[in-house]
Amino acid sequence: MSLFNTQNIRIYNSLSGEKEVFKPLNEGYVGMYVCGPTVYSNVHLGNVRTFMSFDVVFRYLKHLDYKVRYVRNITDAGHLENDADEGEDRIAKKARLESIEPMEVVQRYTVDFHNILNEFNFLPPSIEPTATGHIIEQIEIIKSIIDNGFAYEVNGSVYFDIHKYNASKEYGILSKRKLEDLIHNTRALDGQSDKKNPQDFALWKKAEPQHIMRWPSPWSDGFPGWHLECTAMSTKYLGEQFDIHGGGMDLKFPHHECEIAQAEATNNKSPVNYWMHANMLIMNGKKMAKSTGNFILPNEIFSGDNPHITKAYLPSVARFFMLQAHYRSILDFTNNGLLASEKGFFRLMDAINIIDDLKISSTSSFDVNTWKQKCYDAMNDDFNTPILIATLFDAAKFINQVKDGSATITKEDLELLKQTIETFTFDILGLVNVSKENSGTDKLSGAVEILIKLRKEARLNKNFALSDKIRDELAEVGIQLNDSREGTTFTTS
RNA sequence: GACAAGGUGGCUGAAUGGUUAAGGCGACGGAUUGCAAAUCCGUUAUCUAUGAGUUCGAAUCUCAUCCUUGUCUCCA
Repeated sequence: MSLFNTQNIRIYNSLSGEKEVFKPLNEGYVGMYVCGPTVYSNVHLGNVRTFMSFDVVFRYLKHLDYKVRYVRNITDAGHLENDADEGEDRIAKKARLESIEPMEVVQRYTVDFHNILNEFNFLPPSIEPTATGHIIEQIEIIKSIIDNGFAYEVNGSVYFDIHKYNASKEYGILSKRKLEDLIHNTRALDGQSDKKNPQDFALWKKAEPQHIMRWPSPWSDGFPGWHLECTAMSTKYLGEQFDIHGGGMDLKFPHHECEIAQAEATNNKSPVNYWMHANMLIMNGKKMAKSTGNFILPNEIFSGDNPHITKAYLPSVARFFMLQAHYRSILDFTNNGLLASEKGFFRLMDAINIIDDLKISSTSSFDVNTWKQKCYDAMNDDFNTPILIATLFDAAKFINQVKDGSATITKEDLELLKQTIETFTFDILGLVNVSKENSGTDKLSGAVEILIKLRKEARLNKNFALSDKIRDELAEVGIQLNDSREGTTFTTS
């Protein structure tokens, strides 16, 4: 019997606005698509948060014995710079600025993206397709949409006819917008003569002579529109209908709305059963933006090289910090929050790392099976990682009590506790175990051990002036001595 | 301006109709220590932006007001 038979997941579906029991189209199999990054610059930390949320979803579904195909694309063709102007694409623009080939930009930032995600201990998706590798598929979809009467060609470009679509379908079904409101709110655009209506969006754009990224098509040498790649790649690898589609809240409109319209216009089917949207990351209570300086790059968290943070943080600490908030809540990225999470993270790790040293008793004062189900309940409830972490701390407290002698545990329960806490902490949350102690190099450890020995002798001789001098001066260079009954260890900061 | 999500303790962040509103950090008290730090244990919101309403009962539903974030235009 597979685990998914005993655990019922409920997912908040953006389409319905409610939590729904998750039932995949094919029992035992899950198809999941997440909109990946546009690789024209370093990956945005908020984007990392979104992908982290879905990394945990992926990990949990796999843990429940589902066979998951997780597709996360790389957008290497660039979205249109501005739908209203010549349709310059972000990657081509960046390439010209830096005088390099477009694919060089793509290569550089794809590598950066993968490096950052590796640091954060992400699982690679099952398929990571690129937009430029699926131009043919995108052209085929455009043909179908034209054949079905929902798109029109003007001067070598093809546009999706929103008004025609809305006559028989519902444009705005995901973002709860009404076409009338959109019309009312659309500003007058100048030089916008090709489209029948301002709400229409491009499926294919004819390339200007100077445009570097271009492909032949029945309509012109050009490039695909901004929303098409996700429809093409999700359909190709997951089918006309699949289970979960995820992305950042900012993509809900128009990107995901257009994906639905494109798929409906092609296959006359709603493409996705469960739409999931991760909320935004802000910093110090404000929007994170390069232009205001309220900004941090992911690798600056690891190096500490950013004015908004006071020290370097382990990737797992940052990961723990983000998972302490629910994916549908706005998360405020602050140095104080990181500091608090760092302490909590090490507290959890310390508890896990002493499990093997615990004394076994003939009875348990803790109901491990009930606690284990609480862990599942947390994740089953729309992947509620903050509740899961709180539950893990229940176990951490119990572990410390056993160590203290104020609680007891049997051999069998200890086995179950250890296995469960490690599964949820490392396999599902994707945290990486670390021991704070003896984190220095071998040579440093040897040198500090000598000082610890000297200090111990001084203390035995009640030469506290000397012992405190050793302790304080080590602290000044960032080496913290930790006394306990068992002896003295040290940590470096 | 329109639409969407949200405003919970010193900070962070869960809980969406029903006993004492999770957890982490901090603070305070205790254990430990020669004294500290580290570690461990315990305590810590008569109350959920503001005002009104629905209900036997609301943080949770409704309305209004204020504020924040997002989208509507490139931005994760």
